[in-house]
Amino acid sequence: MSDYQAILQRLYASRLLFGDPEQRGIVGAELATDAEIELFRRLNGALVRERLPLRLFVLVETPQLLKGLRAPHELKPLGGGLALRYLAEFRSLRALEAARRHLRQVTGHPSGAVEAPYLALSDPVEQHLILGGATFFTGLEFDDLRRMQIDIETCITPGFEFPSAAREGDRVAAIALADNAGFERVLSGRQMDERAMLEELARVVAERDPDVIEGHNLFRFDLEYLEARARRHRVRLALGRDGSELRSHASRLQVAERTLAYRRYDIYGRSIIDTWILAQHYDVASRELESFGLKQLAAHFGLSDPNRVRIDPSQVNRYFEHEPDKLLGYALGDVRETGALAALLAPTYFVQAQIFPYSYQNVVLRGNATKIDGLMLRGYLAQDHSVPLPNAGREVGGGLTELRLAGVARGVLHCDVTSLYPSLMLACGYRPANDALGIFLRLLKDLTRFRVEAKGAARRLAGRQRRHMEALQQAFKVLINSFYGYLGFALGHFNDFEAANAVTARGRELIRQVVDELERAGARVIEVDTDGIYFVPPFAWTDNEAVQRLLERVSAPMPAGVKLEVDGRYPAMLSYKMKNYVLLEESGELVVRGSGLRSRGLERYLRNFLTAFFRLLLEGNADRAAPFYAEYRDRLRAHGFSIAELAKTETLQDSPAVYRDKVAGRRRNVAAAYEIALASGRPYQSGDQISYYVTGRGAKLKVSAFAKPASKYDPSQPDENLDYYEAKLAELYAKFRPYAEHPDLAPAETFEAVPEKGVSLSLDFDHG
DNA sequence: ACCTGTGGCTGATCAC
DNA sequence: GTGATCAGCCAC
Repeated sequence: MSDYQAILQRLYASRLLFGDPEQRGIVGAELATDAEIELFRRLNGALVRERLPLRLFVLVETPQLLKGLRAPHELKPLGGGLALRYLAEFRSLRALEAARRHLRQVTGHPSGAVEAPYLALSDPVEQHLILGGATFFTGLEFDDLRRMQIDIETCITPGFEFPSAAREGDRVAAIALADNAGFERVLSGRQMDERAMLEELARVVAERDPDVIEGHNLFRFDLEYLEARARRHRVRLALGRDGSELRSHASRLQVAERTLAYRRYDIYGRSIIDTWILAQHYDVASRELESFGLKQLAAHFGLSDPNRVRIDPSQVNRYFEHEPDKLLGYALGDVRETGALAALLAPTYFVQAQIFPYSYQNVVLRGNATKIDGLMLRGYLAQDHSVPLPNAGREVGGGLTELRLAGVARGVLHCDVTSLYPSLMLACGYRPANDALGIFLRLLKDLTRFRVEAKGAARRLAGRQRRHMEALQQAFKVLINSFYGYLGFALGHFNDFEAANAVTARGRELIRQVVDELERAGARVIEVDTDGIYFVPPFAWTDNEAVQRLLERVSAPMPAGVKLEVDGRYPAMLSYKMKNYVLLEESGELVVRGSGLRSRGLERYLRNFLTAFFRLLLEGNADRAAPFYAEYRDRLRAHGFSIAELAKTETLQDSPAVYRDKVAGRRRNVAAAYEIALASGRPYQSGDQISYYVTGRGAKLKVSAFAKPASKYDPSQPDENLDYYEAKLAELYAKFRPYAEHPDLAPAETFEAVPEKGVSLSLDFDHG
């Protein structure tokens, strides 16, 4: 047996992690009737349908809670004596819903409330998967899925700027379709009326019968638009594998600090994957994406077809009338890029779907801690063991952060404790106190071991097998890192804030020891953040043997299994503030970190100025900083920057309507991006980005009153506020000039900014 | 209906 | 003017 197959076999054998290995090939699971679940399986390439009795459940503290419930159910006591010690199983959705209503009434708590003395999961498919142990995609590879990509282009009623499916004169101009079996087709609005296009769309989907439908912004645009147009024409948009229509409901998605409101769509028997959402998730980890448009993403990931048809997307009407073929080619380019983007970003979720008791679609839409909770539940119920209720939340301390020295450093090393929190949890046995079966740490241990195996195999293998191992490795990494977060997850049934606090406290103690040891050895410690330390060694930074000796000395008191390593060496570093610094790599590449230095909210001309300034500094050309600043300022005054460089791009956290309510209720201040969104009349949603620039005169003004959309800028009549933009540049320069003038590391206070002489913030600035 | 966490920096705005 | 607060973004 090959290395590859051996690893897969071991993975699937881990029931705790991958569920029941016998239930193979599931690519869809839906409620077929009130009492039946329909499974769609891909077995040797063919699609097989099968209906099974539905298995639903609630967990309760006492049988009394279900007393008087008339709906048929089977009550089973669970062992172990934890809070939720009775399982009531239902064979129909109607019965489950009756139980849910009953429990809400009896306890006064809705299901999902932390205080509720019962557990009733909202998704019936999830319940069935938890009880039965099946997961999606067992035995399949990503490329075994039949994946179809969809993209629509729309015409706008003349006189309007933005599409709206609600307007009579708006319409679908083109629908592009492609799949991973080589199929491509573009439906043209010139050759078909809109009704015929919608009908043909449904026909093609039924014929190609994809397991997965992929699209960029499917949830927030294409599906909503198609649904509205279908309603207008009274066409049934029968995309489901049972001939059913699209279903939808309002939902929310948490991506890091952002809560995105969106309309969730479901198609019977198929998964919907929105590459816009995949990109949002990707960016949480990487923080490297400038924008979330399909074209920009494709370019970022090197997936663009150089021969793809390019058009100005605001001119769809014109192409539709005069160059329809160009529009079709453009739409085709879009679906090709969507397919490539999904092939890059989706495989890690494919692996997650093999692990968690959630559908492929839900695995993308739900948070990692929730998914781990599903894993814990499945493990406990498989052994008929009772389950605890979540503990009430309390404050948990975080990582140690400290800025010890600021300024320019030469010959810097970065050392870090590999996987600090997971390593500590494994090494010191930090785990949920109520995890009677010991599943939590076993899962963490298995994942860690499997990750090492998959990583090694990825290095040895090639092509499809390598990509598969890489996806496994990636997915395992994300999960491993979520285990600590689960301890402090308010809704996790096995959460344990004491344990979470113990992990971080031990982490702080450990890194503190390392810092002290480094300084005792004569190193100059620059910055500490959670699990890593930047420092200048007391010997030549290129002396690898000395580095090794130092590391051994410093790691001596650490628990077995916790490893300290040097993971970066830098000829130069600018230490600015905590979590804000610049590194010059040996390759000459510049790495800028921190919200103060590289925030998307920072105008691009300022970011570019900073980058160039930092390069001068770190490459030993600080004397050229002042002339560079003067040159840059002159260029600004001569309108030498495009509006894209001056504009600020912000992401709307709330919808404009919510913003308006908050401002009216004095619960927040006015902000430029929202004012523009409101003024535009376009239906902006939370998560949308707005680019604007500042007009008017004088540097001190209410930005929100003088903000204008970047798209409205007319280069022939430049109206950007040069006073404002020059003052921002001057302030920035004043902030960083001390670093150019001070050649070495020093306490942070050394670098207090002194405003540059001659920069006026007054209202009557001379326009040259 | 949905939800992994803490720590830190900055710009815009408003109350004082 | 100054400080407080909020929102947004980012490091880990």
